[in-house]
Amino acid sequence: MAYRETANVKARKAAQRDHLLHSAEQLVREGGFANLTMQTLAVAAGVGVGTLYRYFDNKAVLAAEVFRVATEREVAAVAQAMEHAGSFPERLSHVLQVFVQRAQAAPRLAWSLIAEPVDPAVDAERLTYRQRYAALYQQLLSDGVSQGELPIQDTAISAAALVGAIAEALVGPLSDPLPKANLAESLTQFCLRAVGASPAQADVIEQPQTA
Amino acid sequence: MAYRETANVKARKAAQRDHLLHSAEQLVREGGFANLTMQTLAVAAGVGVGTLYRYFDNKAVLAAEVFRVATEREVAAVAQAMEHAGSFPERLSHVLQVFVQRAQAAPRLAWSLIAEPVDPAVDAERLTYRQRYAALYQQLLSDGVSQGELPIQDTAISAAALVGAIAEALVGPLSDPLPKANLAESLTQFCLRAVGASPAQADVIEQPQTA
DNA sequence: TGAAGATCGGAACCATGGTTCACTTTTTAA
DNA sequence: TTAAAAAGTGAACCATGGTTCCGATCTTCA
Repeated sequence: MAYRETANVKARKAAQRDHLLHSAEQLVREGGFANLTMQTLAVAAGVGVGTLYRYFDNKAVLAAEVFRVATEREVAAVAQAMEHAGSFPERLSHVLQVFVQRAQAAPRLAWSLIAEPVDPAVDAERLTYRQRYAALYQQLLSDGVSQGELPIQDTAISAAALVGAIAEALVGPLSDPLPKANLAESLTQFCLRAVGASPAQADVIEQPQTA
Repeated sequence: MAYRETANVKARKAAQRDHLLHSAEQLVREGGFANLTMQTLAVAAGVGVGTLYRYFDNKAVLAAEVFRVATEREVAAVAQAMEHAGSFPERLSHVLQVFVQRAQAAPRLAWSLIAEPVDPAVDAERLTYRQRYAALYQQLLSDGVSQGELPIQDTAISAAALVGAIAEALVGPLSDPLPKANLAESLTQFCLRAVGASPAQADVIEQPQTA
């Protein structure tokens, strides 16, 4: 017996894995999942290709994990935004504001997570997360309905439709040219009405100062 | 001079091309664009692989054309449904009914056209057609606004959001298990409210008789 | 019928990018 | 310092599926 895995080694291994995931996400931020190849990742991370396979079984697993880490962050942000206390319109408006702002801050990543054509393994993750989002919105809708703020409706369908509407408004054709300053407001209007909330003013949207 | 392209030959060529496109669409209906390879298409159409290249420059062109033909049909159906005279709610409701019914009649094709991960050339077509749909809906919305049936709104954003909501509700996670008989109605409610139409009963949905 | 022109066929070819593997280097504990 | 064990390396390998090519077959028209 002359070698044992010390805490030191374990930490280094974990750090390396993190480093690889981080490099991979960086590549995706720059050029989408299409830009994430084992060769380019190896170069970007400063390791040999073989090393990648010491940390991830294969490319699909790696890509799926990158997707998961990034999306988990977004879901968490939305979930947190949803905890915001207040009336239904206030809550939904706040969530949308957070979601849109985050997406617009990293549009390429948003596009990759929401709409980029990716390999089936990653796409499967996408389904999972759309369900996660839908579940979050469905909960919000249930709250609204049980508080009498919203009319009775099939919250599963409404939630899915919300997810689609939000996604398309964000990455859809129109968003390409310019960031659309009024997007968050218009989208909020749309969503509030869609689920039958009274269209009262909800939340002041504070624009982050530019320059 | 001993050979000239006769009308006869020209007709045969066109027929062959149609035949190839038709076979290709059949493959897509069965297993999505993933199922459309040059080899399988050659077998399915009963021709050699080389023949395919006599009619289409390369695979991307072929796939894009299949997509175009199929989607054009759907867009036309929606456009026609939109000509339906009546109040805004009647018109939108009628359009949605047509769209949903067609999609549910060929769910796999709908999935391929709306959501399947496909190669970039085809995906570009998708963008185009989403814009086409959005343009149609935007027109409908403008009509509604100018008739005073809808509140003033950014119709470009509303239209994109509608397209997303409809697509997601159709192919989203929830629709997988069962066809959701109430989908068309719930979705119609959602969309009418979203754009600020009065949620009055619009159109009786006639279910096609099953058995 | 025959010569020119065009299509058909499908095995061979090739490009891309993921995966492997024999070898080197590093780490650990005695 | 040394042996055991693991991690790192990257050129070679391989699988998939698109693309090519040339001989065989079919059409046309004088």
